[in-house]
Amino acid sequence: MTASPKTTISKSKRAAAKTAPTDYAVEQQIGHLLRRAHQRHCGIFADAMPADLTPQQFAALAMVSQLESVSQNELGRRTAMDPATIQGVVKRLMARNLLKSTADPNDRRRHLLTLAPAGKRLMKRLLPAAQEISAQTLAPLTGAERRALLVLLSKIG
Amino acid sequence: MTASPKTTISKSKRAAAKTAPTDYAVEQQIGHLLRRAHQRHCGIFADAMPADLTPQQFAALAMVSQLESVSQNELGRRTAMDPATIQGVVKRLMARNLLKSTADPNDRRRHLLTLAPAGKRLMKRLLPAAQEISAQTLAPLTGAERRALLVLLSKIG
DNA sequence: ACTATATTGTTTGTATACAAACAAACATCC
DNA sequence: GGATGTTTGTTTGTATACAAACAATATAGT
Repeated sequence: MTASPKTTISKSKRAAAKTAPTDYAVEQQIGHLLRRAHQRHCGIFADAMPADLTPQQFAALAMVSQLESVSQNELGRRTAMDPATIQGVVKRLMARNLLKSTADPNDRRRHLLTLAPAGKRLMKRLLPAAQEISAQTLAPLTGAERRALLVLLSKIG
Repeated sequence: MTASPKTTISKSKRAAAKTAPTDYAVEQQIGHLLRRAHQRHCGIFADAMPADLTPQQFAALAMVSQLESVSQNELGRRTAMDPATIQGVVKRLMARNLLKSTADPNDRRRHLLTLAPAGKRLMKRLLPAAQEISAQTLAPLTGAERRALLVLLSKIG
């Protein structure tokens, strides 16, 4: 495997024309594709969400709704936000009276978060929009492709 | 399709047990999966990148390297960053002498961005790490799955 | 009981992301 | 040539994201 450079050259014909020695196209890297897809989703979300909520704020509300009652840090873990980040999200949701916080009797460090009445009403109202947003994000794909994508993303999450 | 509720009940047995009327699980929505996958990628990037560069800074450098010379706004378009965002990224890369900016003779508004010598050297040195990062991000998948994921993400980008 | 460790929530500082509004420089079109 | 509109780059303000360091509280181990 040392000599015989017969027709083996055609492989990287125009590959390294102007780019670096190795062919590394940023636009085709997994990181860039993930970032772009996520950006598109956020754009769809901003357009289709009636209330003035960010995707993260909505996720936090939806998770509290599912769990009935959670501590702030656990809410962060469930929604993939670190303590410093979830802190701000919760603060803004409480300022809007969508979340309520009560002291945990068993642990003086924790506040238990619950949906405030306005939060409950809002979530009920927003569910259809949320489903529409997911559908719209996946709209370019066929049914089989959508299922495949969700599975693949779960594996690398 | 009106009566005959024989065994048709089993479908949403425990689905709407505590959650809202419709079953909407945040963790399985496309937006959340995209966000989580992107977060994991950024974590891998931070660990495996020798230089102190963010993924966006690296993408900008790599794109300038590919194009030889670009305006700031076009660099932003190519790397999917809006004008306000690319502005800060470029500013920081110039402060580190990785990018160089020269006035465009044909358009007094534009600055043409080029890799500074240190930027060229750095990019050459970092290419293997960048490839390792992409590989590591896709590590949980088989070869076929990796190709499929890249295609699917391209479609919804 | 008491020390070592872990967890909860906060603060600070840096870096995206993007809407909105802006001045300066081009481009078009009538 | 001049009004109209567009493009380039900037600034301001808000919202993630996360590292790092911190005080208060719990829990474990011995």
